[in-house]
Amino acid sequence: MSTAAHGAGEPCGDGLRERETVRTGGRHGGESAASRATSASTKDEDAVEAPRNGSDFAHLFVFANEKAGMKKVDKEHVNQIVFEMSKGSEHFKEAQRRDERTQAEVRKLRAKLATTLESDLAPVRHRVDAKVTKLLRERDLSRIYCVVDMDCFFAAVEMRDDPSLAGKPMAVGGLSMISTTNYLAREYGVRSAMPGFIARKLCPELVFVKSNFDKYRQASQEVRDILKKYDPKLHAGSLDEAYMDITDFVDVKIATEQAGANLDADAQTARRFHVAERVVQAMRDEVSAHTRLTCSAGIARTRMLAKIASDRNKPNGQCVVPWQPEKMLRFTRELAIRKVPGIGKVAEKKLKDALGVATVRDLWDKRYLCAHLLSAVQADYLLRVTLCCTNPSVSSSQASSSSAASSSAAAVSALPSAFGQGEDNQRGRKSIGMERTFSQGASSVQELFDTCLDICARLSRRCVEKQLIGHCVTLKIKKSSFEVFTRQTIVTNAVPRCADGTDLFEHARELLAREMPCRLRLMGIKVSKLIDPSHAPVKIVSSGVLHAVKPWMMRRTLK
DNA sequence: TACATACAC
DNA sequence: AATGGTGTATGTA
Repeated sequence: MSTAAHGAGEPCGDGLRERETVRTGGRHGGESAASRATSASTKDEDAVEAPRNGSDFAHLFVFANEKAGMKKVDKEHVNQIVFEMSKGSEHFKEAQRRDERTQAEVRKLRAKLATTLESDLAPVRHRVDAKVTKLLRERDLSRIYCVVDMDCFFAAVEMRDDPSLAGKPMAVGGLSMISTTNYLAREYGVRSAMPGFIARKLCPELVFVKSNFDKYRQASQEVRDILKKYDPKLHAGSLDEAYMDITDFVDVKIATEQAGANLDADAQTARRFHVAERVVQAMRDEVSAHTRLTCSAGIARTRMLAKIASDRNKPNGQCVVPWQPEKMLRFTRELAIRKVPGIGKVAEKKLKDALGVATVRDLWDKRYLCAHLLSAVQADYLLRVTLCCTNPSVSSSQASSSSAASSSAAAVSALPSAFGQGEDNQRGRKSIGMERTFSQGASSVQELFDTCLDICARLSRRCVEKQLIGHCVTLKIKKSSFEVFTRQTIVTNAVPRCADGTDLFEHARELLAREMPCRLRLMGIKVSKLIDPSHAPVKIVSSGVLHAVKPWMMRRTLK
């Protein structure tokens, strides 16, 4: 393990040099044409307006990001179409406003950086170095993880069940939003999270299929049943993903198959990895034989690396991250930071534009600056990433759902156990909510309260089914301008206590009334601060016919 | 505690 | 014409 510490490299240059690097750091160092073009405040400071094209705005869209099967797409063309179809829309304007806010954050970070002195970094160095030592000492590489990710899951299920789709570019979803596409569609730049009407522009012959979640759940369960044989405690991150610890399976296989030669630690690990590779291949073969769906997998000594590797040889492939600490580290350091779970487009932009950090190697080289400029939680997480210390510290061997991703110290350690292990087990859940986008126009006061009641009723039914009640009610609204607000309140008696949602609606109505009048495109209700329902049994009140909003409910509307 | 953001799938 | 739904975590005030 100590080799890893050395493999990690020497602390790089001093703070001043780092600062210089940032300032002169290539094209990410300067304000982009897009930022100038969209920033009212700085507009007239520019004598020349840079020419604008779709690519200048690509960063506004999540789906502009690299995705499996899209290597050879003509990005310029895609960006241009997306831009043409989007510009001027309310959605686009909101995206620009958000972007402007992150630019402001970047400027703040740069300003802080500019006033950072060598003397500021000295104590940081000490702290970080100590932390590195501690992390490496505690690092647990004793397990072998595997992340299985179904290929184009929803699209694959639909194609399996409808042979007429073969050979055609197709998307699951509708004209407003696409949830998945097959690889043929990806060649046109059409992918998940892209609105369907833009996708159709990119690929006029694109076939749309409505989503059938029941089918996907069923298929997902079939896959899971197979995977469980390899890790009974597997952790289903979502319908199309599973986090597994295959150590035990591999060790049993080795014990039964191979004579127990006396091997040193490294040779043993090498053998385990070798077996793991075959085991995972067999497992994937079994999945495709039984479900006619293919999947890809990643194998590594950390969950995070297994997750990243699962994407590498898509579709229908697998990737092993070398087990040798130095090689593992090299793999890690070469990663673009955007590949790191938890670093999305905003964090990527901040790190790149403010600190000149583009890869995990940069993250390591500038770890002192990160520790100085970023929040403690984020700096800690990033440091762990650079050292491959993202495994849960005290085994208990439970994955924490989405938290291979968010995995700050808190998330990496213990979280809920049984997740996806049955309907009834809701332990560990923090909130439950429901939201709905209405296709424009629903804006009369009456309609909005009707909608609110309806959402409350449906949500309450789910809560009652799952035996969930809580003390915090949150109203979420998205205006026609795509701006989002939330309003919340703590209630003394946990809700909902009846399946028709009337008590939940009492509170939601109050929150909504305060925001009236307004034009909305989305409304959502969430119940959080959940409590153990056994302390306050939920009385199931038969809901009967949902009644319309009565005039008395509108009491407070006109203020 | 309230709210806004970011992120994942 | 037209840009989702569900849940978690974090930062800030």
